[in-house]
Amino acid sequence: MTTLRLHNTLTRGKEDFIPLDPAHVRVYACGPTVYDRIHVGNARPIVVFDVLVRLLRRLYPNVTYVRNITDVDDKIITRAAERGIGIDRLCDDTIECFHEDVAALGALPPDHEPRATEFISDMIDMIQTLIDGGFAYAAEGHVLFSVAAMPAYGALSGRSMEDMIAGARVEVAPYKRDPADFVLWKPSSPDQPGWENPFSDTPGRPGWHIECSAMAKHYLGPTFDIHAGGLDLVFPHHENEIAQSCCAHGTDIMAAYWLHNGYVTMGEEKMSKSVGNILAAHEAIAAHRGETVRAALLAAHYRAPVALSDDALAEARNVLDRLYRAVGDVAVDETAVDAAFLNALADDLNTPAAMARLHELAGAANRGDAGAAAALKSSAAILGLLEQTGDGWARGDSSDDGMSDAEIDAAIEARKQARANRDFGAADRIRDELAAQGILLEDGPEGTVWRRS
RNA sequence: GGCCCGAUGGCAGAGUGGUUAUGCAGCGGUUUGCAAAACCGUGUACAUCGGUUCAAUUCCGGUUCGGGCCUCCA
Repeated sequence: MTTLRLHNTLTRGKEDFIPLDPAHVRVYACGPTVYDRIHVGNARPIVVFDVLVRLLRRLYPNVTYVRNITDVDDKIITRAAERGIGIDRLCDDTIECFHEDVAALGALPPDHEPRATEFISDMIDMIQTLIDGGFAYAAEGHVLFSVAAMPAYGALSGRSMEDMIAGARVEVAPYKRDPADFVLWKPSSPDQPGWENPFSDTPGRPGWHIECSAMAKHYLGPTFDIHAGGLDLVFPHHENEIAQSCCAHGTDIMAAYWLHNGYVTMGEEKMSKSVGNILAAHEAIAAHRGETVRAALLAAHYRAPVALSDDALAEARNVLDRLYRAVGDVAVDETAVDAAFLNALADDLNTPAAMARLHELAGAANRGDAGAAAALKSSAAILGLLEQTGDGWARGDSSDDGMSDAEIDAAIEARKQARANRDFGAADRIRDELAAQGILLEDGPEGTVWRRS
């Protein structure tokens, strides 16, 4: 059987993946905070860890994948107020858009997609457990996690308490015992969402990190196999999740393997909402199609930075054109998945090497190897690519204003007559007219096929 | 200030202690009414300075440059 190797942020090295329970592999990935539509930087973990889960399902009989939605957060409160709409309305609308975007990117739905607000009581119970165990304390209506109570704090991000104190840029709230202590629960004013709680007489709401700990525990248990997210979540989010979960559950680990994807960049810089250099996922999808965006995101190794420039998206389009031409309309056959492809992917999700293998298979298919075409189609499915027919891809979205498929077919038929009469002037005129409409013709031994440019 | 990551040919991007992926672009050819596609062939690379080694792009150290985290962030 193929051995999966994964880079583990905990150890900063590649390790053989050994499931805690081979009969049930459990994966948690941090999902969006739904105050705004996602940008292509947010789309990267969605796509990358979708590939991971597809690969795990290929290798193991039973995989549970949880990706949460965070629908309680100060940014949500702020945004709803700015737009003059209710928080529920903002969250529901944003979630609907999120589902559209990830579907267009070819990401399969997770097995569970819990909303944080459905788990407030779990969070409260967990916070109470932490207080009872001496890992957390109440102060001025807040409940804070005490990092001093956890000697291993900082292991994931590789920073010692001394480092954090030395480099502290955090404004230290006066009620914190230690500058690195972080909020588990905080008070809400009457105009903020709040829940009754045992920590104070007034309503409050959870801090940022506790929702993932509570939802992961509920669906996956106190320990599970893989926890994934963007590189910018290593600290503080994942570090704090580990602290909360391990101290509340009395475990040494929260997840055995921690995976973090690199950034999408604009130029040399990280794409981020605070910098403002963002490309919204739905804009990229509208301009380039979801599958092209997906292919562009998978063109680089997931831990390396990737730039989604116009050039990069154009190249991804080029790649898909080539692969789709080679694959034609062959069907997926799970027994036909290419071994070299699978080995590349199993080596810490080396998608560029896997794509290179797809190109080799495309070459073989173009030389007439029908087995290679089936291997190409079936292997690409694990990347979530080439899921339509070659012709369907070439013809693209016929809802674009322009010529209908019937009009195009009629023009091609007229050109065929002209060519049969060796009236190449008329034939070329028809081809030029179609090209002006964005319709490109390719004459082959099987007749003329067309594609939208 | 503390900590971390990276530097590969015109571009994108893997990988390896010695045979120099893959794609795009370029060049030459086959094919085609022409074109497109496809196929065949072909050139160019491992930031820099030292060290280890029979041998380093690959290992180690310094330097330069770029990026990131330490604050919301995928």
